[in-house]
Amino acid sequence: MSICLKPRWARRKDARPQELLSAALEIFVERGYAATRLEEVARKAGVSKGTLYLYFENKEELFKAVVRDTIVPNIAQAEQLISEFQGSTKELFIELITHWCEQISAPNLAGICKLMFAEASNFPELAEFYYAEVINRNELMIIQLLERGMQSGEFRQLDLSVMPKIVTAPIVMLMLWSNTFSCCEPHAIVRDDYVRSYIEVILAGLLKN
Amino acid sequence: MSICLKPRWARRKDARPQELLSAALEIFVERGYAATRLEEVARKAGVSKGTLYLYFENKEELFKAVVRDTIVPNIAQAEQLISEFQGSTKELFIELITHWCEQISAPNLAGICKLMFAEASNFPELAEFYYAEVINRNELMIIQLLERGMQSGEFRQLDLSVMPKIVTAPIVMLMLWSNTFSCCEPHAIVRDDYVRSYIEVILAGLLKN
Amino acid sequence: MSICLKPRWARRKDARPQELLSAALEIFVERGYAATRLEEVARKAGVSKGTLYLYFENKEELFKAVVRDTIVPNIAQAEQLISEFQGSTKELFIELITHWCEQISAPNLAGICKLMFAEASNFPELAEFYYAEVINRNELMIIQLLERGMQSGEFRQLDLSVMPKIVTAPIVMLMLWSNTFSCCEPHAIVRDDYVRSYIEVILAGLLKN
Amino acid sequence: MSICLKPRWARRKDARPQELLSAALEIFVERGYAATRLEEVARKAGVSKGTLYLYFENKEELFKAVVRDTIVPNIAQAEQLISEFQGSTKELFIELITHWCEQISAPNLAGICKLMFAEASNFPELAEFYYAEVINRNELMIIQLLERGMQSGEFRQLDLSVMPKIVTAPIVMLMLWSNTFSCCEPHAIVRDDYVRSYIEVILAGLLKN
DNA sequence: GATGAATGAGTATTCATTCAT
DNA sequence: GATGAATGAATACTCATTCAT
Repeated sequence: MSICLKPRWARRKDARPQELLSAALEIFVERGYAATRLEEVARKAGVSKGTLYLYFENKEELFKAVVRDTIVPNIAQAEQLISEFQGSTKELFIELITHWCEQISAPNLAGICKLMFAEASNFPELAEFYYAEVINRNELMIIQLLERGMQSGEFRQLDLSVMPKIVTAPIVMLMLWSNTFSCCEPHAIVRDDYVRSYIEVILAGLLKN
Repeated sequence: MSICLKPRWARRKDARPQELLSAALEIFVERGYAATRLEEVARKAGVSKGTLYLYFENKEELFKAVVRDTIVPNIAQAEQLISEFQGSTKELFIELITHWCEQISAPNLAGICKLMFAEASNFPELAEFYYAEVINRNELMIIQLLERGMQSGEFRQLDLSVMPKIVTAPIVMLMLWSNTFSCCEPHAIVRDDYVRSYIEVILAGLLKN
Repeated sequence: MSICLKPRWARRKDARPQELLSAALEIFVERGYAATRLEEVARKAGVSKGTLYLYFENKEELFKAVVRDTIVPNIAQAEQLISEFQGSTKELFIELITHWCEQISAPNLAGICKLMFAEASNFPELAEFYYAEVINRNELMIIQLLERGMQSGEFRQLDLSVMPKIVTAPIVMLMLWSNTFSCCEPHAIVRDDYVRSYIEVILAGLLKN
Repeated sequence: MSICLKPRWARRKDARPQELLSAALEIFVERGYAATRLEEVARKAGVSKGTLYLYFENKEELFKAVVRDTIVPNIAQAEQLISEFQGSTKELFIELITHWCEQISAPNLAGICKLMFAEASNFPELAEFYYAEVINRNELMIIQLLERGMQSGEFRQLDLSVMPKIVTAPIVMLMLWSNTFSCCEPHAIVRDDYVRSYIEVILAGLLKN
């Protein structure tokens, strides 16, 4: 039984950055980087403008922290699924997509994704980071998956230089969608229908015959 | 042999709006709305800051004009292809995608697409417009295509509430990609490979068997 | 029977400055100097912006021209009335005020007066001019009038260092009023009533007994 | 003995708006609304441009605040003098004018008066406010005074639709004068002489016989 | 640690003025 | 003479950042 020795305000202090990051994430996603006012972030987090600067050097660093902080805990999870999975590649594919789409439901990942697409050209360094840590790792995973399927004879012959992007696209679009045009649509996308149809069609496209 | 009676600056005047829109498109796409400085737009178009205001009331109107101006001429083209096409739906699909991807090669459409995803939440009115005129019309086209395929017995049974987005996603991602992370990648996407693989896999997924 | 030898456009050319001055006067009075846009002046006069500069060096010179041009023709008129008048000073006073108030009815003089009060501190040179040519000459006239009345025994003893302003004030206010708060008032001032009461009371105040 | 617990900048904060209003009043009166640069106002108040915007939403609101702030504390004062006064109406008149002219000596009221005459047509809403709160109330007071005099038999029969403006005019002109042409004059107006002569002549004009 | 008043660099926008036609 | 497209200096206003308390 562990005892927390810190007084409450000290614990609060530790928690502060996370509250700030959450508030910032939400507003960055909604407004974009440039249109985000730090005062609004501070207000949403329930602190004063100055307090932000106790934790983040400036707006850009806050932005980077938001991106890194949201991504990092989600990166490593799926990778081992692939390496450890025992069943057919078809089952693995279903497992993987399902897992991914559950993650997405938390608005964070989808929000960051949209944010990165919008701001990549303004933050090349961050774009590199995001590309390396998220996009590239994701594609490598998909490549592993596809290779596994081809070697087992389940999948047809596939061009691995482009297939990861093609296969991934519908899921990425689903993430982008919720933060952009969803409000324009008469009927919201039913996520489960979307995922089911996606799996069905893509699998049919990947499998031999 | 026609003689142009207009003085040079009058000819200039006719061309100006288009020059400004081109310059603006490029910078809006690169930087996003908020980070775009009108002075830079003006400089790129080879005019002074004030000249912009002779043609566009303000930054927001310039932005809207850029979007409308790029979209409108491209809207109506593919719709009749579908209604008039005689061959199999499979052939129609190939035709349609090929046509679309040729359009994309002009950086305009892809740029606007990226721009709209980035700024939709800041310009709801424009987002509505883009949704209605581009996204929705596109989806309706795809729905027509899929229905045609299902009725002819070529395509399997498909959930039309989600399939358009799924089928469209890889092409949209291709558009977004060129304006975001393409610079991070070791090897540029080979467009033809991408499209060929896309058609191959998606068609295999849509067709019966 | 005089024949005009000038072609019409030449006559028009001569007339142009007057049209410009009229347009400018009206807008200067309504908006004030700074808020007056030369484009609006030009439009009101039915010419292009550039044309203004053919006749007036710049905005300030236009303003000065408006003031001088409106004032000059009205200055010299009343002065000789005083020197030539034969009747009682009381009658002269009535004559003078009546004459003045008729002049005012043309909106020009009243407009300029309001304009000068508003802009005097921004155009010291013009203020000097207006003071010397209008205000001072007016006061000198009033002084003559009052002296005449005192010498003839009609008027009581009066302090000539302040009486001109006091006596003049209600008429000046009448001029200012029509260009400022008249629109706020439930009932417009009936000019004749105003003048009649003014003459009655002021005369009663000036005359002996 | 009270102790001020506020930190210095907090005390500053309380005083700021008043400092800014004073600085603004002075410059607005001198230059007019449009020609007033907010940076100059800020400099005169010893703060930076941005600070202005902590206290006033924009230039127009600052202007309105200046007007309201200067007027409001001065409105209600004289009204009760009339209702409570016991002596003759002649004495009341003298009392009232004297009181008014003392108020004027503070440059504020005179400045605002001049400002309102100059800018009324640009700020209709503010003109309404000024008309209702200052001009109209003043006239109603004068009307009360004149009625009192007529009822007591001291004053002659007077046309109350115009007399307030006529009676008031010399005092209003005195206010306007100090902010416009006073610098052009060889001899400054001696205020006491002006007021004495004014009272003498106007009273003689109002009283019977 | 936290605050929020103050700052001033940066941008959108206006408008007097110029000048090629 | 007349035009109106183009210019760019000038100014209102915003907002990231600082720092005294």
